Amino acid sequence: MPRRTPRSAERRLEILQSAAAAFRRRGYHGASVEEIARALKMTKGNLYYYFRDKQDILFGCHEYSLGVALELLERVEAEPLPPDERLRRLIAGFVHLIIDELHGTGLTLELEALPRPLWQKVVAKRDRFDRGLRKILQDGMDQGLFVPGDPKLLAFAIMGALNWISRWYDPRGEAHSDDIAASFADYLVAGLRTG
Amino acid sequence: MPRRTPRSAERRLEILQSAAAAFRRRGYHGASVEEIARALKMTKGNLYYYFRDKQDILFGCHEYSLGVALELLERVEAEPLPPDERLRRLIAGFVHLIIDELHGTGLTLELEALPRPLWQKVVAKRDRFDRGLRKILQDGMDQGLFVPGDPKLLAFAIMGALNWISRWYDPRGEAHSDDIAASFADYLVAGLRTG
DNA sequence: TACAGATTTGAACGATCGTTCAAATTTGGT
DNA sequence: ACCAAATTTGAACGATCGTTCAAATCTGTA
Repeated sequence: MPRRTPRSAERRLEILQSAAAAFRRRGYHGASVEEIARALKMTKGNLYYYFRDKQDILFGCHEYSLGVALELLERVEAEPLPPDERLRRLIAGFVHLIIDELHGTGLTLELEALPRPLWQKVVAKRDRFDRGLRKILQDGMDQGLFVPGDPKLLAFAIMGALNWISRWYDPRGEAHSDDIAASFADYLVAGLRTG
Repeated sequence: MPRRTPRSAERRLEILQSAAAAFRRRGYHGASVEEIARALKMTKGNLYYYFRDKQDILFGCHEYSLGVALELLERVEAEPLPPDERLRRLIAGFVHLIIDELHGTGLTLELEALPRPLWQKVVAKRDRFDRGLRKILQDGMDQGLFVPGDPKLLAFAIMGALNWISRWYDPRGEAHSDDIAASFADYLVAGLRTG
């Protein structure tokens, strides 16, 4: 019975972090439960005290990263700002989220490995984020700030540019998360602006 | 001894296509050699007549998709066009390449599963494409067509938006490849333009 | 210190998978 | 129709992996 003590909840988070890193590097099926455990100096049998099975760990990773992403979205939605400034903060915030909070893991983990019920929960949460982003785009178009276009396609383009960061970002590299956030926000908002 | 007859070369390509689809859906380690074979009504043992091992199949997938991508790049570079029009054609061409030629598989397949020597070959080819894209961006900035910025970061943003198509594109969906190509080219070039 | 519950261990299991290979079958040219 | 080469089969292997679990150990508290 985990999650009773505070220590246990911390341990769960550590496991999710180790798993997210392993899944990102090797893919869900390529990462072994043992290597997730070894990175924390645990044994693999021990992980089953905190999670039912490997799928449950993947589900936990998705829930966690989508959770912080939705928090960011809600924070941005709460501020009284015009759509262009909203979008800029969402993009910059998402860059920081991927790099500084999720340590390189974005919303890129595999979904197909999850059984239907868990898959649906994750997809529903992801769709909430997508709809939030599309709404900002639509509002900008309605107010004449953004050039007309298909918000769905544009949201995909933005999410692709952002999530792709997981594939090339190297914490030892030269690019600092502030620079990336500013560059991406500039570029991806500028492409929408009217005259 | 494969590849002697024309039939054999075709078979090799069919295997690469089936494998690319399987790798995209399930990931390299999640896709089994048997399911790659079954989609072609072959037995898994038979694949080993055409490829040394599973890694060799993944390598073949990378070589093929990077090959057509580099062909596109060279075609675009050969035309006497200003950088903005060059970029537009490269982006639109890449969308068509992912959707129509690679059937949904972009440059998204896993690299980490490859042994060092093969990995280096693939990375070298990928870098050639990246450098080509960055050069177009740099030329545009030098000519005052594009706003100044870090070509490396901007190239990552563009490649992310494009490769992410593999994750959401559904051939049964509403979005046609022409629409996507036009939207993406418009958006991603507009973000660079000066006044 | 003693005890109950929380946590960890380590070995064992069944299943899946990549790979091999000798034998069988098919193919195309003469 | 015959033959040599090309291709396919199907069974078998060893290795890896996810999962289970009874026993051992640790932790906080009375």
